[in-house]
Amino acid sequence: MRWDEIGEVRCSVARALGIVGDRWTLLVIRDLFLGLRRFERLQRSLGVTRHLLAERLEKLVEQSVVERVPYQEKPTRYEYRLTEKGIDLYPVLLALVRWGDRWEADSAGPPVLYRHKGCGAVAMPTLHCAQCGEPVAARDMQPQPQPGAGARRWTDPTG
Amino acid sequence: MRWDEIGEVRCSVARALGIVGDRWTLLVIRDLFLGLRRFERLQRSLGVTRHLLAERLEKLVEQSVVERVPYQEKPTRYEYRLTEKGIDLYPVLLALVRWGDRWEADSAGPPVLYRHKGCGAVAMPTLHCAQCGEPVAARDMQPQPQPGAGARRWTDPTG
DNA sequence: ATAGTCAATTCCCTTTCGGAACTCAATGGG
DNA sequence: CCCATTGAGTTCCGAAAGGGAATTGACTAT
Repeated sequence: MRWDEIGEVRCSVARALGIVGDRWTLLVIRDLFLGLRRFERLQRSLGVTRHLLAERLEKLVEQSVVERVPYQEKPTRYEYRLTEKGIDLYPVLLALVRWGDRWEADSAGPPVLYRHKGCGAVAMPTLHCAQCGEPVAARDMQPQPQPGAGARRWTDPTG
Repeated sequence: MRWDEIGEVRCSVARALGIVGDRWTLLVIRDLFLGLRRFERLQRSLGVTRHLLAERLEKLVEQSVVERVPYQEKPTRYEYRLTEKGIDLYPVLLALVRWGDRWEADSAGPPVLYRHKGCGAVAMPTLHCAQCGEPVAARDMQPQPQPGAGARRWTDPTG
């Protein structure tokens, strides 16, 4: 199977990665979350080639993750902004931050801390059951393949 | 900047992606979470080339995300299992599932549902503040760069 | 003896990446 | 006017990575 067919698989992880799973793409999105919007700034921040950045942005625009909006005329210049679909990637980014903080931080500790505006706490958000509110880990969840999902046997990999 | 230098950047997203940000890698990890452990099965499930699978697994073993354990002798055969570091990627996978379910599901709905063993609820876990327990979205969190983080100005991209 | 299993590895050709230079429209300074 | 600069790309080319298929090697089952 080629990578460009990955979005056709009936699996939400595969489909999500078909859109944001290319190299650099999630870093572009990280920078957009950090408030960078212009091509030039993104390119300098990431150090990626202009060519690749242009291509990634174009794909994200096609997929409605990002929108390209003019911010001046004569000459018309465009900037890139996250759409609602793009903003909804926040949990993905935050999950990566959490993992990177835990397993790859250097001795100086995490480079960025996160403060919850609601209560003021400085701590990474964690996954909780939407129903009962308890924190959940991998072993607490039981996946249930639906009809037509190409039924795969489930063996608990965490046990 | 080349992709293979991305892990050296002082950013947890970049470091995480340096390890699991290659094409196919998170799909390999998805399959490991689904209980697949053997090379042959992974290859058939993913449809990726054997060459690439071998390479990705080797890198994951190097990074201690996966361990290669013998499951028989004569001839010695190995299988691949998630380590604690690997299992800790669950929130990343789940965040991708949630996003894929929401934005890329077809008319038949999500291919897999998740049941919380604790309370029996069938629902995707969501991000909550670890302190106060309230659900959080992108706009609820304020990132605070720490000293030496290459101070970047923060503009709220969701506003 | 022959076929099959499993985990790779090798070959070869195509696609993608990385680095640098170039384009185009407009603006600012001398 | 002439020249340099800015911003957002585009073009070009050699290098690296990916994909498809066949092969290897150590066994096991029939």
